[in-house]
Amino acid sequence: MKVTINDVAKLAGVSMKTVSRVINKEPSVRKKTYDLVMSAVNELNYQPNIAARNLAGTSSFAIGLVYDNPNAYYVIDMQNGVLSRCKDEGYELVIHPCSYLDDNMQDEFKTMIKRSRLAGLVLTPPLSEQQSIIDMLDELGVQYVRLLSGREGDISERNNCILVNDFAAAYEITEHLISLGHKRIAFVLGDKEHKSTSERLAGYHQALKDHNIEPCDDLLYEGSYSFESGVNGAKELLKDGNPNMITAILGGNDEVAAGALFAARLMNIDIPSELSITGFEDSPFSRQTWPKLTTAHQANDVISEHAARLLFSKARGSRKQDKDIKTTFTPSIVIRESTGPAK
Amino acid sequence: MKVTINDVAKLAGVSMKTVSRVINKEPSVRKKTYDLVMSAVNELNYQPNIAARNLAGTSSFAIGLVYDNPNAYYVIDMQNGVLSRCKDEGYELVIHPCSYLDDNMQDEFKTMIKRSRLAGLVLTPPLSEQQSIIDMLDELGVQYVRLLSGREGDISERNNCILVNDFAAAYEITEHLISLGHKRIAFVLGDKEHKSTSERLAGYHQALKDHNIEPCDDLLYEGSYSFESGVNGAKELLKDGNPNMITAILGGNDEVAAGALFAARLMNIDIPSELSITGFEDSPFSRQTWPKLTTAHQANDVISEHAARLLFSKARGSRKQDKDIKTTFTPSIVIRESTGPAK
DNA sequence: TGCCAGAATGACAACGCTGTCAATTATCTA
DNA sequence: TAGATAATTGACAGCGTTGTCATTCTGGCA
Repeated sequence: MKVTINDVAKLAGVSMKTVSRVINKEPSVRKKTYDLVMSAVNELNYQPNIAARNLAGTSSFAIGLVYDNPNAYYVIDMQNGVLSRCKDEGYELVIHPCSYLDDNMQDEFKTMIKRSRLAGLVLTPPLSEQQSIIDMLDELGVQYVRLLSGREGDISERNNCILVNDFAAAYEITEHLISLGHKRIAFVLGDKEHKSTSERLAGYHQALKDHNIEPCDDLLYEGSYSFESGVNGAKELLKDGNPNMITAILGGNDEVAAGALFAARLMNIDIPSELSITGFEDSPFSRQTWPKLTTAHQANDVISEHAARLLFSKARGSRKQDKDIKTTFTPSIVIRESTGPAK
Repeated sequence: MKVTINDVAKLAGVSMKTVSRVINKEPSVRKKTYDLVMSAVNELNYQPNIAARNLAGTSSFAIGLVYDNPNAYYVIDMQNGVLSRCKDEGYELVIHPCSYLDDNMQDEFKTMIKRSRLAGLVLTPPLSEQQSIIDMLDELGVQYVRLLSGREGDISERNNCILVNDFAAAYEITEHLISLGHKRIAFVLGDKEHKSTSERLAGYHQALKDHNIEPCDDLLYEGSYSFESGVNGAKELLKDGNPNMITAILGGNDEVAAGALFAARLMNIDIPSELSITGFEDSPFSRQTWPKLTTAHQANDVISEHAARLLFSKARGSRKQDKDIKTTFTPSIVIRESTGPAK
């Protein structure tokens, strides 16, 4: 019934170890031997047993994806990106959602790592930004790659980081609005614990500055990355008697923007003739709102796939950075119907 | 550094095997011995090595979740439900998205099973409905639990099925619309390969019949479970010159309903005064549309948690069905703002 | 008290693979 | 062509558990 490495070795007329070398793509196996083994592998339809590999080897054949993010679209994209790489490499993916507010999260996390002996971890924001987590992983000697909001050359230890340039994205979005004649541009910010929030804010400020527009704190709403926050933020910013004459709102992400859109509708404000709204990320539902959202496209599946690439390359201990791995991503603006000329 | 079962045994002054018995909750361990071992476990913070357990034991400590569903909310809920159970049981979850249209999906699937020696599988629709998959799993001798659309007593082999009563949900939704005075009720159907589509259609038909309303094929649009399909379906059904006088549309699910809402807006049709729209599932974005959707609440995380429960109980070989496991779920209607009296 | 069934525990060999290091073969140099 | 070096290959011992089966306790009963 079940085919083991020994069966393959016997059929190919080589030692078990040589088969092991072949399936692990180790160097110094003669081409002829390689082919011999491979045909035996195919004939028997041999599948190496992951548990045995994990047990015998120094590192395991599984990596973990750790996230604390309520956004389903984001998580699914992350998973799929990492998964596609895992499949190519013959690894398993252990998913680990967790709440970084939870006190024993860190312990639980540690337990998981010890149990599964993961080859490495992909960390997404905001966990990837937590120093205590990073310290723990360093102490445990676990490989990891961090997905971070930041600009090129931002981080000293950037050789295990994948950066998303939210600064540039926000700059570009803001500039787009300015070019449409907007001057009173509000911003419903995401969770302030997220680095992306401060990066996006910085990009927004820089764009205003470069175009000689005075920033104003009254135009900022400190919210979170949720639909509700978008609703509340927009209501607050647009409420009667607000002297700000807001003509555009940047949503912290697409969900927030969708919430703002929702609030605008409640208040009978027409988009985009009376108010322009923008998002970030270009998640599917930025195309499902009415009108569709102008946003900054961020290919999360591609990004996470590169994170996995980087992790594998590190795990293999390759000195030189693999040329195919891109470590900085800059979202680019997608103009749809939620933005228009300032009234 | 790493604590093994031997360290625990030494500290507790018992054999390795006894420790194994304790951590596996096997019977016939004296209370005193049990406590002794447990305190050693705690003192050393011992974590059994999953790989070794998988290798040595007859079945592994991981289950798989297989899905082919583009709906991120659905998938995340499924994952979280199963995951919460896995955590309690000390199992790992291997996620396996796949496309059931893909030709070599089945092979790939088989490969995964052989590699990981999974203790069992949770199958979601539409894969859970495919006989060829079921046959393969039976042949491979793999435990599985199917999530299926169906009514109580529907399926002979229902001891490894969790049923969602889409018939009842559709009946209730349709009846709600009828009670509001609607008579010309259209239905944008989901993928016809999904059993849920035919079940929902049957529930709709039954409700019409019970209220003496003649069904009419012109009111049906054969679409798929996507936003776009909702848009196209509604456009088609509502287009100028359509003599059907439609006053309400059932969306195949919330996405479809959101699409229909979108289309109505494009056509300047007011919801709900001119047209009522409903969804299924009560996914988060049924609360993010404008107006919010009337839909049928379906707790996918609870459902999938029960699927996992059932799987574990089967894997343990318990004869009698665990009393805590619910195997039939009936979604219940949630009335929001997208439905109103027929004009 | 002595004997015995049954409960509790232990010894030891797998599980299927990889790491280490030794043995063999091929290739190159003078 | 001998000798030396490098490239291949193989033997074997683990990796940390659990399954099997043998052994040692218990407590109950005559």
